[in-house]
Amino acid sequence: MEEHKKRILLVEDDPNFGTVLKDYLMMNDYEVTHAKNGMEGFEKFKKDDFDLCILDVMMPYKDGFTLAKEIREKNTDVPIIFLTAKTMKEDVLKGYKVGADDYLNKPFDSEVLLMKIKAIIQRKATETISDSKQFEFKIGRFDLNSKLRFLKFDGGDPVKLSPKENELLRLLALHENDLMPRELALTKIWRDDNYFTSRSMDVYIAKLRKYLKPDDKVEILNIHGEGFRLVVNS
Amino acid sequence: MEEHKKRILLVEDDPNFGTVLKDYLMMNDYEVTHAKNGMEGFEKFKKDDFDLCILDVMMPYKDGFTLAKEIREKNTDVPIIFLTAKTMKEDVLKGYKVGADDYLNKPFDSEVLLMKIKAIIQRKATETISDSKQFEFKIGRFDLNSKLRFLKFDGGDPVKLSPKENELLRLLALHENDLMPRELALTKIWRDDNYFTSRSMDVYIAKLRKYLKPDDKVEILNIHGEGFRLVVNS
DNA sequence: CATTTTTGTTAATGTAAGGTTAAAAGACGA
DNA sequence: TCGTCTTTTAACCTTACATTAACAAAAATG
Repeated sequence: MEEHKKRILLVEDDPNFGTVLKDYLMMNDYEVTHAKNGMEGFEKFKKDDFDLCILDVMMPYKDGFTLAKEIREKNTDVPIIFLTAKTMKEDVLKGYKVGADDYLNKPFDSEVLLMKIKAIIQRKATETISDSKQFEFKIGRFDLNSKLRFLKFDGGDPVKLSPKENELLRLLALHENDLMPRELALTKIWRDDNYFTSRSMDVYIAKLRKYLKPDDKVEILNIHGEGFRLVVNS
Repeated sequence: MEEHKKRILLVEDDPNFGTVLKDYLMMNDYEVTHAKNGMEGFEKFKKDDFDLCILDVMMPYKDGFTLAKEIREKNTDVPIIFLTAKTMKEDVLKGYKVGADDYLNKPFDSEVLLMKIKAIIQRKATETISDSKQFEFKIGRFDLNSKLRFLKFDGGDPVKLSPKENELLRLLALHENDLMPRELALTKIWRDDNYFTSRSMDVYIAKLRKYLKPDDKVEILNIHGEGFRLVVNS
């Protein structure tokens, strides 16, 4: 049934603890890549596809949060678990802001970690058959390449999109002709849903509308109180 | 923006702690139903739709796990967070087995709880993939798309519906040719049944009748003192 | 039949959400 | 540190919505 072992990227600077944890996870049928610091962690992340990242927060050179941010830029979906020192509540909150899926206070119980890993991986598996793979869209007479972040009209000169512009347009494109709930964009892109992020999103909608003006068959409609809808009229 | 506040079922037997927590959550813009034990919790769960359940593990009459199992039988999707006593690792593991989404050791930090709630609710939101079936209705020569909130006559130009118009028409459509009790609409849509909401509903019925005028085979009949009936004559 | 209750309908009002532009604040590399 | 790009916040305006009031018409009540 199971095609391949789940791959975990473990970034932990303490060599003893790291090795023990790695062995423990491998004993439990995970394929583990162990990086000794944030730098190395990011290098390894770029080289491979992982099903889960476990990041220590406190590390020399590059801490877990910075690493998480870099990882998130490459991949918005991969689950991240932070290992934080006990009592460091700030770390926990900061972790969630960066888009963590969970955290564990050190020292933690290994069985609990295992449960969390299982729960998270299973959860992600049921989530939309990774829309993460889709980066190129045809939107009316436009071509959106959301990996390189540009938008071309009629194959002409590409317009550069900022990260947020890009992600928002991509989300809209993924839901073409359908509702793209406000909440979805806010939680996925802004990672927070409040008055200000919501207004910020409206600003970006205005920007996108400007970009899309050249093709009058393409428009972004609002569904009051729900979200937006990218429609391509024929 | 406010689509509607997220609803939380809080089941906690300690009256002091429960009340404080409830108030805290309400201050943070959640709608909270507080049950004092497992029994009551299940009763309340059956009566309403919740976006999240927070269950204390240790409770008289019916503990959190048993309650969670019952809830899972009714609803496989609603997120559950357990509140467990510190150090009770067994509880944590058991919780995950019952299908918990997360747990918190008591005493916990309220901000952390808030983050977890946010994270879990938004996670569920992204999982919920649109099953368009539930949202599309044929009413005589009309097509109602209650997800995108529009009503089309003979495939012509769609008329936009407001949220209340939409929900009301959808409820009527779900009961096509049958009685749609006043009380049902008021409790489901207005979440309150009093003179004013009732009058408000009448106003919406008038609006819907206007929209439906183009097809003289479609009408909304009143059943005095009972409710309304959407009929499609052949 | 007179009276009360419920419903039909239109219009007015107040509030919230969204559209848009510009300025302020952050982020980041040179 | 400066300049540039990006994002957020502010401001102002428009539109969308829901509620309430007001008055008319049916339906029930007795």
